[in-house]
Parts: sequence; structure tokens; C-alpha cells
Amino acid sequence: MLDLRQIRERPDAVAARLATRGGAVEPQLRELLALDGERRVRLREAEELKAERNRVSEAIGLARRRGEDAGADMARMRAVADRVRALDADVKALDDRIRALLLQLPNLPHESVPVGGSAEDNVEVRRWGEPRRFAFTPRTHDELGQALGLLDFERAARIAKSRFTVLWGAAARLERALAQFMLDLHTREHGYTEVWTPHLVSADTMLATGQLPKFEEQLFKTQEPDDNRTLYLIPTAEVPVTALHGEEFLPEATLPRRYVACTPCYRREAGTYGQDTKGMLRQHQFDKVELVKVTTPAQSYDELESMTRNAEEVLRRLELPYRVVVLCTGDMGFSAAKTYDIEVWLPGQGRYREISSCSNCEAFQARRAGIRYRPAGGGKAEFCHTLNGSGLAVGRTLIAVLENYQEADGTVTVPPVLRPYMDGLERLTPRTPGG
RNA sequence: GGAGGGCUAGCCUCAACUGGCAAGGCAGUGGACUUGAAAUCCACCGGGCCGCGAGGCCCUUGGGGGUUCGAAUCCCUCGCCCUCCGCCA
Repeated sequence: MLDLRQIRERPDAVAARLATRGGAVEPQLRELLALDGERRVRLREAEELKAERNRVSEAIGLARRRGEDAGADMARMRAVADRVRALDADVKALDDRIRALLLQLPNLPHESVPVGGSAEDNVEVRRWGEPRRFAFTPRTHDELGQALGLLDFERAARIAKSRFTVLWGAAARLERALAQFMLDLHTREHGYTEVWTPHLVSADTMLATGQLPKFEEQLFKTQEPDDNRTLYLIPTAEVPVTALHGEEFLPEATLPRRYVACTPCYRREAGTYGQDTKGMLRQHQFDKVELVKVTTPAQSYDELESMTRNAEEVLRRLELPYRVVVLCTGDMGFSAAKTYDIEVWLPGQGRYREISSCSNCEAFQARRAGIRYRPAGGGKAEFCHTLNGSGLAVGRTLIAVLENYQEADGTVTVPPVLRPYMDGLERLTPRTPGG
């Protein structure tokens, strides 16, 4: 959520920055300003009347204790009370409409973000590792995985639907090994605290991080007799972890907070029919190790850089080539002010594909969730900045391992750094049914 | 599912008896005192609106509604937390 004060004071600047994301927001901003002006007029009248009512009511109390008649004042205040009731109702209605409009507006892009309309305009900032030269035509992960009997899309579709996967044997083990390797790296070496959270959360929590009210069609949710009890399946651990400190005041000395969580993520993937239908690149359910930070405004951009480096380190240790791009204004997510995507090299596709997205949301989520800090030198509480980044998407990392470590005979070498998590297993070989 | 208890400012507390200016403590900030610190004392210490400013005003006792000149207090309703019983991995 944007700061209404900023919109009021610098509407043109806000409109110009929002316009770089694409889509027309000027009508909404104009309506917002009109509603805000109307609200302040009504509020002022209501407050003046309330001041009078408080004054006179006190006098009535005094007069009656002295046994004097206050009937005239009481009658006059009855009329004032009616007017106050009407004005309060107006203000509340205006507040609701203002909030509804504010909740629809995306975050302002940071000034360092390149302006552009689509992923075409994202800018590569660095590259690491050389894509391996194969002496044979590299296969895709689904070809490899199915041939090895490790990836099973048919049975997954039978017991659920498309866009689900069953991992058998060593692949299931590899998924778990990857997640644990990532968690160990971030907790032992990068200073993150591991948390384990609910995977079903309230509508308010989804509102805090920006998934609601705009993107409900992307979420799975429970069906309850009473709508107020509906719970949503998290599309990323960013949602519950960022919301942990909602409605809290954090002492500045305890910032930044750095958290890591591994959770399943559930996404409807509505509107992606036809995209990435083969294999397990785009799924309704996948595991992700998520990094979340809560910082002061002064810290947040340094922390975005280090968070991105922390995610990159996973790929370096796995020796998987990647590149980092900064998303342009038109390609960024709703809540982000700046986003780096990390894209891993996939030999089966012959291109780099997103495996992590690291964003600074500045105060956008903190304002919705009520995450504030008290400055060390005293003074007014301010909203924190929140950041999140994948460290990494586990399922896609498994894909990258399969495709980058494949051999001519169709087997797959286990990356050395994962072997301690796999009982020393060095190679994925065809699975014997029942084995 | 049943019964009971609770929700007051960043945190804590059966402060507020019969409806009449929301109290105290802790933490924090500033100041006084001090070589420095501790201790002590004073002030500030939720949000919003108006004002260049000094400042002024309004709102805030889980949410919403009602009664009243006036509600933390009385009434209705919803939510959440805790305890016990039942069920349960």
C-alpha cells in the first residue's frame, strides 16, 4: 500500500512512477485525491461538533450535580449527535473507498530500476559459470527423470491433476537433500534464523503481503461454511514469514531480522495454460526455501544485495551456471520496488530460467501489515522495509541438477556438495520398480 | 462439540465502585544534578486533522452496532486468546 500522504503531496510524481509499470492509474489517483479532500472536509466538521458536544456534555454533568436544569442544552446536543452520526458514517464510507483504491495500486519502482514494458527490457547485471559443453544432445529433465523412473507425471495427474509431480526414490531424496542443504547454508553461514510456519493463512495475512485483494484467482483456498473462516494455501513462505511481525513495534537495535523457511507453495497458475506444460517447471505445488528480511529503510537496499548474493551462493556451491537480471518496471511484481531474478542455465532448454526472485518491497507490505520499528534515538515509530527472495526454488533446482549433471548414458551425477545428504550416493541410475 | 474465563496505549497490571476529563508501573527519549556513570527529580512517551509556527482540536479500552446530553462501564452482535471436559496424530 502506498502512503496516502505522498499521493496527496506529490500526485504527479507518483503517477509518473506508477505509469512506468504500464496500465493507466491516473483516474484512480484523481478519484483518490477527490475522496481524500471530501473526507477531510467531513472529518473537520465532525470534529468541531464533537468538541462542542464534549464541552457542553461536561457542563450538563456539572449543572445536574448542582441540581440545575440543563434541558435546553440536552435538546440541542440531541441534534448535534444526529449530525455527528451522519458525518461519521460519511467519513467511514470514504475511508473504506480510499482504502479499497489504495489496495489496488502497486508499489512505486525504485529510481534505480530500468524502465521497460516487459521481460525483454530486463537488464543482465552479472553472470557466473560457463554452460557445460555436451558431447551429446542434452535431454530435458522430464525425459531424463521419466527414463530413470524417478519423475512420474502420469500417476500425479491420476491422483490429483496436471501440473503435479510424483518423485520416486532417489529423486524424492534429492528434493529433501537440496532443501536441507539450502537451509543449512543460510542458517550456518548467512545468519538467517529458521522458522516453521502455518501453510494455511487468513485473508488478512494474504492482504498484508499483497496477494489479496487483487490476485485471489491465483490462490487455492479452503471451503468453509462461513466465509470469514476461509483459509488460503500459501503461494510462498514470504506470506506467513513476512506477516510474523504484523502489528508489532520492533526495536531498531534488533534489525535487520533475517529469516529462512522451507515450505510447500501452492499456486493456481491461472492464465498460464500452454506455458511450460511439460515437466515440473511450473507446478501447482512445489517446495521453496525462502529468505525474508525486515529492516530499517536505511538498510534495505544493502540487504537486498546481500540477500541476492546469499541465494546465488546456493548455485555456486552446486556449480550451476546462472545469471542475475534486474527486472524492469513493467516486469516487476505488485509489491516490489526493486527485484533481481536469478536465472539458472537449463541445458535441456538451452536457456536461462528463473530460479529465484529477490525483492525489496520497501514499506509497501509493512504499511499493510503494520510492521514498525522504534528508532534507536527515540522518536516516532516508522514502518520497516520488508524483503523476500527465493533461496532457492527447490523443484527448479532439482530440474537444474538433472539437466546440468546428466551423462551420455542417461544417468545423473550427484553434485558433490549434496552427497553427504544422500548417504554418499554419487549417481542417479534407473530405478527398479519396487526398489 | 460442551462449559467457563479473558481482550485497556510499545509491554505489564482484577486503576477507574453507581455511566461524567482512561490510571499506575516498565521500557524508551529529552532535560536537571554529576568529572563520568548509577541513583534521584522533571518533562515527553498511541493514531488522525488543522496551522508557516507557538500551538489547537478530534479519535483511541478486540471489531461492528445500539441506548444516552455523555459509554472502558449498560444492551446486542461478531472475532480472537486461554483453561477444563470430550475427540484426536
